[in-house]
Amino acid sequence: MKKSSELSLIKNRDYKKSNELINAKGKGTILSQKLFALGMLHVTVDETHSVVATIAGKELRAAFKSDSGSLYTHIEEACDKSMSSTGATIFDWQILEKDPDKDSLVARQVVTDAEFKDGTLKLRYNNKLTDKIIDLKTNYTILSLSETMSIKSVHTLKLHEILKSAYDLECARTKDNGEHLFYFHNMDLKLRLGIVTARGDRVVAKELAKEYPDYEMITERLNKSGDNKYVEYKDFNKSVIKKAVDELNKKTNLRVKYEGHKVGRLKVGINFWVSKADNKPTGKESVKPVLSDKDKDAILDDLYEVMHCDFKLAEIREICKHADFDKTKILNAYEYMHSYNSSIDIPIAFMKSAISNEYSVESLKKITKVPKNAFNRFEQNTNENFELLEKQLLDN
DNA sequence: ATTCGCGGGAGCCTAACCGC
DNA sequence: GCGGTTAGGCTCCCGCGAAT
Repeated sequence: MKKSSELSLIKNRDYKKSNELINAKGKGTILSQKLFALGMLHVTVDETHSVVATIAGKELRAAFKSDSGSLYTHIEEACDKSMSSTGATIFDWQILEKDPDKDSLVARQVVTDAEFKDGTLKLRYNNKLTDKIIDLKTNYTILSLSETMSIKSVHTLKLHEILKSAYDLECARTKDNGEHLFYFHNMDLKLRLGIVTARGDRVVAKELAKEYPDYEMITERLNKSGDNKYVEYKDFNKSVIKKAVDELNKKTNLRVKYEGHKVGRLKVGINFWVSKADNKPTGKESVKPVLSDKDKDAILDDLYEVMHCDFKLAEIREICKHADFDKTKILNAYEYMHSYNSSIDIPIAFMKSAISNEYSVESLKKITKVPKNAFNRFEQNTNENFELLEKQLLDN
């Protein structure tokens, strides 16, 4: 077992999440997902081989942009097992895992223990999932903490994880960073998003354990039992997919287009075309929008989430003014600063200079071959792993 | 003619928020 | 802490146009 000091591996704004956790069909609230992301910043392993995540109160506050006292009450309630019946606590985060012995799916509770004391939150994760949470070598997706924290809807959060994990994998497999197409059956998506659950239906659980589940059959069964949600495609599209894709395009680095996938006249699934928003300036983007004070505040808030460990709010405001509130420029410079190998005397001066010269991690790579902290970088796997990953990915 | 997608919108219910 | 308001998740209905 590794020592705890080696396990606190994420110091920057990105965190890893195993694709098994991402693609597990199960329920999770927006709070549990965000707490998971934050928890990844300080992780240890205890004597029972369970992962323990520690989150300081001030991190919670900054991350959830809350100044009122209600946040703590909120988190206390979320950690209260006695309230679990309402379906609103972090203990209600469950994933479905393939049980190798029984040829079926078993539900696992992800967080088994939570303690909120002296302003610090401690989460203990199911020790059966330890190898899916820390020390990930393969089959994981790098997610941006700031992106995760800025997302409002749980559907967007899950869809982002699903599409990013699929996209990164496909990019690495094909060595093509362009646009890729992914197809999901409506029922598959609803299950992955946690909108519908298999509940106690053994037939459904057994079907889902198959390599190519018959989603039509599952849909029919859930329609009969009344457990299906958004029965009509248009409602699913309007209330879930459209909203999530809009938010995703607005707040994350992914660019997503989609269309219903027709069989006959019925739209039984969805095709997603996914690409990455590049820093390549296009003609459209070079026309600078006029920012209102509200826009500026929003940018300031977003940047504070990312940069509050290194800068005070006033300093971030100064940097914003220097960069004319160009968020991309500032983030590039910030990444550059974190990847810079030598020590930095005056961070704010360094940032301003980096912004003026439009330095980024890319420009640093040209100088130093191996940047210490690579952002948004998908680690290359061996070919053998790829075959395995591909199989898991294309199980639809 | 029928069936479906789609946009718009109403309505119900619950959770979250806010002022006191 | 309480009560009123607002927001979000979900379902249903309407009218139009397109596909079958």
